[in-house]
Amino acid sequence: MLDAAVEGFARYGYRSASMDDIAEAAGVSKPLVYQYLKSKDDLFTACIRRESAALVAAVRAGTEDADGLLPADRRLWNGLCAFFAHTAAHPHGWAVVHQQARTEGESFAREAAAVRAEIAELVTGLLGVAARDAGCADDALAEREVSGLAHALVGAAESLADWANAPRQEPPSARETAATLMNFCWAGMENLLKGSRWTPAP
Amino acid sequence: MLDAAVEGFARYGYRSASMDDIAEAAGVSKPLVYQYLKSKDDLFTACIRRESAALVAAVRAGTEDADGLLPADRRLWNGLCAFFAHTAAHPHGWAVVHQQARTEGESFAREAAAVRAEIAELVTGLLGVAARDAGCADDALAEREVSGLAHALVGAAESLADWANAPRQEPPSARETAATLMNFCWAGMENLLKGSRWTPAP
Amino acid sequence: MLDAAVEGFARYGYRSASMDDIAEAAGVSKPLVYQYLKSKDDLFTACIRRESAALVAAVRAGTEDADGLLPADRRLWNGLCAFFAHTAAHPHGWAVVHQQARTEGESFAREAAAVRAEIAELVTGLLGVAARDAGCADDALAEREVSGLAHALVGAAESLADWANAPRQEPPSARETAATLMNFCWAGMENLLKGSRWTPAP
Amino acid sequence: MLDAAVEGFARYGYRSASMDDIAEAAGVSKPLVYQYLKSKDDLFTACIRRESAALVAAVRAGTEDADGLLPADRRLWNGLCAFFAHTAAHPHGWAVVHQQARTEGESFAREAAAVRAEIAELVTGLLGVAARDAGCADDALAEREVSGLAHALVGAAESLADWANAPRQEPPSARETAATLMNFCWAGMENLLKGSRWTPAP
DNA sequence: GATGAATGAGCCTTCATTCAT
DNA sequence: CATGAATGAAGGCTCATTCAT
Repeated sequence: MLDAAVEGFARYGYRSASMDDIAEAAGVSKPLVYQYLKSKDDLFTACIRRESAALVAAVRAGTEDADGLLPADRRLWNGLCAFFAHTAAHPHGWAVVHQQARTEGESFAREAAAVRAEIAELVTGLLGVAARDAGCADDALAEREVSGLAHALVGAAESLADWANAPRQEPPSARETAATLMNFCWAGMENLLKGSRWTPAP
Repeated sequence: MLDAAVEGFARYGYRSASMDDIAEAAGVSKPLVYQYLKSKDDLFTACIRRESAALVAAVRAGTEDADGLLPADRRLWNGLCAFFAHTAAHPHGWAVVHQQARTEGESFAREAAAVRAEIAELVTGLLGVAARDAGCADDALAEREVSGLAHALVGAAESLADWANAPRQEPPSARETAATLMNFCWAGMENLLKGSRWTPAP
Repeated sequence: MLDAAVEGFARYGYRSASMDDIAEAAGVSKPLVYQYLKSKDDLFTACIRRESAALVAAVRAGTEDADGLLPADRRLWNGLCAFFAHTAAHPHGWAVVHQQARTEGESFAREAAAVRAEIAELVTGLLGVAARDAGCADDALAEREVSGLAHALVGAAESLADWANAPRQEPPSARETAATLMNFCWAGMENLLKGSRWTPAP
Repeated sequence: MLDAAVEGFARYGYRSASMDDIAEAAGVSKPLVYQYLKSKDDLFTACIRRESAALVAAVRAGTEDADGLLPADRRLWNGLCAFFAHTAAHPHGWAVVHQQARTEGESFAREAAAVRAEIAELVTGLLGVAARDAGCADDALAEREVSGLAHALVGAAESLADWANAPRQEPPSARETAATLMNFCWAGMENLLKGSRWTPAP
């Protein structure tokens, strides 16, 4: 039943998707929907939660390093691959979390922001690992700057997910997309960890 | 009058913002709104157009290089400064273009996509300049990869705009945010132009 | 200006014809309309009155017999010719009086009923003349029956007016239509004046 | 529920009758009306159809002659009795079909015209029977003239229906009204079938 | 005097939500 | 338990009507 709701919300938005249509698409009757979830609000929240959890779980699984053997960039790349693979496989869920949840009221937006924060924290953690591996001082980067970098990375990834999912003859694979993003950002990350910064030409 | 509409749409979304509320917020009566713009659709489109144009104009002005003296990275940084300054100064307009327009119907989404494409093209142009300045072969980067990089950059910028606008004690200045983003991405760009790539560790 | 109003009301009905459209069709601005006639109600009433008066005048002129020389049937025929000629020449006015005025509220309907009554009275008068000419007793026909006959004649005439105005290759002339109606009704009238009645076969 | 709609439309016209009022008069809520009939248009059409069908059925039943024993004038009289009885019993339905349907838009007018045509055809058929019974040649009357006579009869009947329904101390019975109409028209019909015509006095 | 600009009121329609079955 | 039937509340849009210019 949530599947139908997710598809409906993704396709038409929270307001434009009607409970009638969702119930019909789910093949059940409207009062049944209200028995499981008290209101449209709750239904939407449930959708967001389910899709968020699935996405975060996929990315987390991708970045995992059970044996402690992988370098940070490899783990980041794995996580990105998982991210792009998941968003490609679940476009409706991705649309709900990434687009719809952010546009309809504070409370939903908070849910979406939490996802972002969670993924950003994953990235932050990996940067910390990279820093340790590179032997940097813990305070080479200000906390705020790390936060900014993480958000930049997340945003770039989100944008590339949409770009990769756009209809095309040969859509790029998750690994290609992830490689593009690593090329885009990793050199800068390494530079920063080494203390080398870009500054505007004089 | 558009101001009120932009604020309403930004705050509540296209569907949830009611014409009554918009008119009241504008200090006029509903029929007057309909005299200027024939329908809610048209009103929303007008909002998108106005805010899009303002944003694109700001960024374009930032990247301009009348005397042909500036290096590409400086121009990009200027553009980013302009972008972050504009989104910080017009958060509602930014929300309309970046969030609302993309979630309610194909036709609005096309308007929003056009903005993205326009900015991505600006960035692409700057990459071309950078490539020329660095004496690279024209085909050092595949067209698709350039497109991906541009979208990654735009996405990172969008994400940082939201991040920078989030309520905080000392919000970062546009220049700080732009510097963070340059640090994030410019090293990778330069590497790519030099033919150096990131590849997953074996 | 009334012309435009009559056409508008005839074409779209009292409610559906908008003051904007009428004013535009008349080539003047709306406030000017309100200066001449205080409200839409008054405008409609004015239309009804003008068209009614024209129609009644035409028919009355037709039935007139200045020299007292014409027999009643001839005068009736003349009146019918005038009637069909007028309705054919002023279809919009006819539509306003005959159709629109009767469908929108009591007060307008009364105006329309007055026209009917006036014409019915004309007919009644002619029947009286015919009776006198035929040497009948004044009370050969009950008053109520005369009224019924007059309304039947008026209704038949109204119906034939619509029938004659319907789009056709060779629309019948007013004289043909009038002849059809005389054939239809005059024999019965004469019979009645002579005291001969139709009765259901046993 | 249609009853309330018919009454509302009859009293105020299609445009002026509001769905709120109709729903309230029906003792139900507005959305319920929309569950049964998709729009005001459809509701009005349904009213027209129902009332038309009832009227036509009543008249057709009246003119029927199962055993083939009745003369044409008797059948016509029976039909007229049925007609006047029905219009007297269902004044609102009669108003909808006869007045309102003809004044609001082509599509409704077509429905009303179809009813008229159907009744006119009934009458035409009876004239044919009368002609056969009287031993007339089939072409004694031109087709157009027959059509005109039928419309005249229908119009006279419609007019008398309104006349008979007008508020009065002793309203005439359907049989009286039908007799008045037969007196009005049948002698002329017979004359025409015999080839005798009214012509304007020289 | 004539008009562009403005509005209060109302109508058709829809939707999230709940009972009675 | 699951559902068809029903509704209160609102939203987009239009129109007759009036001022300030």
